[in-house]
Formats: sequence, structure tokens, C-alpha cells
Amino acid sequence: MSEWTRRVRDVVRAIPPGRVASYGLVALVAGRPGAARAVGLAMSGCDDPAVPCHRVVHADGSLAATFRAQHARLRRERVAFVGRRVDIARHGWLPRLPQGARSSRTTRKDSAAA
DNA sequence: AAAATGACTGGGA
DNA sequence: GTCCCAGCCATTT
Repeated sequence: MSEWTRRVRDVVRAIPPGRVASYGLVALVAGRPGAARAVGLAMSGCDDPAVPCHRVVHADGSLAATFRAQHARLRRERVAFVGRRVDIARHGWLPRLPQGARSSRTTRKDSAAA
């Protein structure tokens, strides 16, 4: 397992139940702004049960097409949906960003929850 | 070493 | 609103 994968995993583990974070936000917190796609790659296994991979969603609240169990798992945590997407405004995770975590682009949307 | 891949994203159509 | 495309990035061929 690469350093990157391990780092992503650690961030995801910090997402509290009932909260969700976009791939982009995870990348930002992991120290690689803009690496959203790479985050998805790191999560593709989702074998470790200690990692709440279902709490990672697309920036617009929609879910990964290939991760079918995601919707059910989120609802099990009482996460509300608006149509086919998660209600980011109410369930978006507001992490404590690392110092100097510059928001190259994913920030506005990702931290818009409040 | 070079090219293809994919649980992404923002912007434009 | 939905669809499509061109960048992005670490991993895998």
C-alpha cells in the first residue's frame, strides 16, 4: 500500500457518522488539492471495514455509480437525500483543514456546508 | 519509460 | 436540469 493510499484512508477514517465529504475535500485534507480522482482510485478497494468509504461522495452530492451499497449505508446513518443526491448542506463534513491548505479549487463547494 | 485508467471536477452546451 | 469534455493525479499496464 502506497503512502498516498494510507493517507487517504486516514482522512476518510476521520469522517464522523452521518457526515459526508467529497473526493476533492478528502484530497485537500490529505494534502493534495486537486487529486480528487486519485482519491477515488485509492478507495476503489474499500476492503478495510474500519474505513467508512461510503461517506465519500461526489462534489455535487451524487454517488459513485459502481458503489451500489453506498446509498443504503448512508441512509442507515440517517443521511438525508434530495432526489438522487446527499443533502450536503446538512450532512457535509467540516474538517479542520491543515495549515496552509490552499483551496486551489475544490474548497468553495466542499466547505460550503454550514 | 510511456501510455492507459478511473469510486473526480468545473465549466460550457 | 442533464450531458459532455478537457484537465487532474496516483496507479497500473
